[in-house]
Amino acid sequence: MSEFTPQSPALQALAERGFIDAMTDAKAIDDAFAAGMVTFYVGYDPTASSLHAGSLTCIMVQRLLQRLGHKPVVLLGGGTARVGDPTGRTESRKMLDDATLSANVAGIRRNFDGYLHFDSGKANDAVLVDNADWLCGLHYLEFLREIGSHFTVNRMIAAKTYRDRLDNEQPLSFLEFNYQLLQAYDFLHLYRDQGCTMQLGGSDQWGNMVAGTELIRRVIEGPSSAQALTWPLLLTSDGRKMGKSADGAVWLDPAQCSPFDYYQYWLSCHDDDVRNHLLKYTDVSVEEIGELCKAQGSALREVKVRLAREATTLAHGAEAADAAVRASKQAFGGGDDWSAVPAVELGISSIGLLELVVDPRIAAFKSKREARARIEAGAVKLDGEPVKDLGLVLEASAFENGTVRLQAGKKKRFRVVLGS
RNA sequence: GGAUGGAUGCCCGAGUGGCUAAAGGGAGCGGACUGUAAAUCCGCCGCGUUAACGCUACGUAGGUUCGAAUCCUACUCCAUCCA
Repeated sequence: MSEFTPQSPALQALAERGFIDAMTDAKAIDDAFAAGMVTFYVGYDPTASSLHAGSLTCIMVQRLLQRLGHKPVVLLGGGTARVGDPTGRTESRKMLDDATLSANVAGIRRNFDGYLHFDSGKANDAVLVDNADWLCGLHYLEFLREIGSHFTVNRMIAAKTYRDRLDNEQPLSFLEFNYQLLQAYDFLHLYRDQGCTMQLGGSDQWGNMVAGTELIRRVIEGPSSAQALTWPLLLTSDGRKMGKSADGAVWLDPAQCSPFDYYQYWLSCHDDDVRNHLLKYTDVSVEEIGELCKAQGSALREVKVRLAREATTLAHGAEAADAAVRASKQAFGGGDDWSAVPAVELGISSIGLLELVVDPRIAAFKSKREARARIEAGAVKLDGEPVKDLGLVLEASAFENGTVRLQAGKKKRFRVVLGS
């Protein structure tokens, strides 16, 4: 593969932006992309009601390929989530109940709105499927006969995923052991049902993905062209997983992570991640990214603004992104116009400073004990003024419109609205 | 089934009867510096209180003791070895 130079725009783009780790057959993949529209899929786990920034790599790959004329299939693992992927895990994942799963599937569908087109009438419109639709109706004996006969346990337990568990004498339930078969079956199903010939995913999925291509090769009469391509799973340069902030996951759902906070997440990334993030999480051309990243020192801040604006636009739209840019400049640049900073409406007309800062809607600090220490250290400002009086009580009448600008620590900014 | 070792705070890891809310490191948080970056320095880092006070905490459940993370008993899980 090292000698290989992609000819197709799609594979070139993936390579340029750092989306390639391993491929089943680079030449075949390149040829397929060059020959016309390729239908490809990426699987997502519906373990929460929204995806977070950690899934963004998957989404952006799908977006990139769709923009180049290929057809994305978004596979939600509503069925496999009932089994649990043991990949990279030392213990069993807890199972989710049916009601939660279907709610999650609905929530995740909305995450894709800004990234893929589903109903535009074009041939390469994205398709969203839930493997619960075909897995839940499987008949055990038929499945064993049609699919199970193509797998050997010898081969399966050699896979790293399972090997690790067995080597460590960690329990591996039969249920989990079946995960690979189900994922392979997904690919086969999509191959037959959607003409889907390619599966993409993070490098940790390699084993499961190859299982799919092999299954197809055995089951399909004649030459089949099922391929798999993975991208490297990368941590941010300070070793964190993508999509995690100090407060937890950076959700794509604006109700769970405001556009302002989303923007802040990207803006405050590490210098060394800027280039990589621009390549992977924005539509900015490779050439322009090259230009932008010539910036040195504090000029890099403007590049981060660009990155954060682009990323926020994709997730929440241009309007929300612009508002986030404005709000950030005001809130962090010392301005008074915080109108775009997220507001927290308390619904009461007076509150103690300690209670305020610990309120779950603000959660600037974990406990009153900690809040006290931080306030005494000068971490809290109201309307720009440091406040160290632990006993301070805020009254709605003391502020214009009952609204006060709260800064807590380096990153947290709120407009607190008092009044009932 | 048998033998031995182990289970400590977000993670790693000291600690073998009181001075231990528990060394040290990492992560995290706050402050200074700065570019809302990195590095560095200072501080915090179980919860609640005005407090040197109270509560909760060292796998689980009991017990011994004035007093236990530290001793005893049972149980659970893990590691290594034997069958």
